[in-house]
Amino acid sequence: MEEVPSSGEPTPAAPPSSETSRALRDALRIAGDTRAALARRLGLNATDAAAIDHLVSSPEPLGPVELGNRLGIRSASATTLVDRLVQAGHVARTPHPHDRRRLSLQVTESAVGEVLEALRPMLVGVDRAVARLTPEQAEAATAFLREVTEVMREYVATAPDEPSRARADRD
Amino acid sequence: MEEVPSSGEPTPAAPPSSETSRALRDALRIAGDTRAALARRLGLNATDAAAIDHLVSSPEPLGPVELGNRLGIRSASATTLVDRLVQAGHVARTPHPHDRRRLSLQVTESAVGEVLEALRPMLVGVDRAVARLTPEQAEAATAFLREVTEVMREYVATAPDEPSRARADRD
DNA sequence: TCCCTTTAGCTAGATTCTCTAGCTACCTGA
DNA sequence: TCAGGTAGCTAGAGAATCTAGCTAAAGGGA
Repeated sequence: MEEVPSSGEPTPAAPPSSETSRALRDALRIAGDTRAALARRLGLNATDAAAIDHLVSSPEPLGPVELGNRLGIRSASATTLVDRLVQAGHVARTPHPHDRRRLSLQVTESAVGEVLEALRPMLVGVDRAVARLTPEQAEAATAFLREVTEVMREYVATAPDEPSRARADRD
Repeated sequence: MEEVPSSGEPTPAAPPSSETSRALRDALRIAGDTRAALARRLGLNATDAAAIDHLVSSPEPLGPVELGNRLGIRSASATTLVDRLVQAGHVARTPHPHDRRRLSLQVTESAVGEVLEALRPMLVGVDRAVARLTPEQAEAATAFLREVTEVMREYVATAPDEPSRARADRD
């Protein structure tokens, strides 16, 4: 709607770009909420659901500490987190083949099934939206999403490890 | 990579659709992590950051209870959440004009500034990716994102209110 | 080989956040 | 006017994370 008729800007061919930005930001904001929604459907708290999410989507197995790093929690918290997941039957601890200090965390089959089942309504809708794209649109969308994903990955990676006590000297 | 050569399916013109789905899911997963990253940059816990996120992006002012609903927490927790945000100088409570039971939560200017500052590296990258799209691609991406957003909104809205005690009768 | 540093994972106790239960004040419809 | 429902708050209990510190194993250099 509100095409800002940018003067002579370096956006020579993107009148609805602010709309796209807005649509993307809305999508990303809601995406944050879907994790909590997934957690509620699984009967888990947000961290536990995020942990399983990371474990099932990681190309290589993670240990408790690395999982904790990705979740932004301490190693001690990661240990008790894994304890909870193991006790609930969602995860199993197996020794690392080459490093006897390490563990590999395996998501159990039943947990994978539950996650897929809980996610299904969303995946169905997403696939339906994808199916409506022409091949050219799909290709462009894929490239665009990968670019955005890379931006977010960088954003997450450069966030401080600890709550950054940002200007607590307020008043 | 793994194009599933679907037999005679209703996907007549979308060979890279699984790639797009995958790219989208990766983006959504990372998007969930960006909220935690934003929280760390702001020196807040995840809920508090999500709360400010909701407040700044809501078209109309919210009260503690409605905010809690959107965050998936109880009204009592929302009260203490708002207490924290007020004490930190991020939010102000103002009375609702027509309903004396209610409050309107206002994000302070300084908090808005801090959020924008903390988000900037991501917004810059996002805008850069958007600017690379042709007008046709931008339009298609916008429609696609809105569709996906609607799917997620529905997914969030239909999640159970409480941890769904899903099959706790495991073994 | 031996020593020293670093890393993975764990335990114990303190802290923080959310929850349940229940309350008051206010709005709304009969 | 009065009953039912809603917004917001308080108090105390429970759950999750944190800090601090430990052991065992890997890795590097003398």
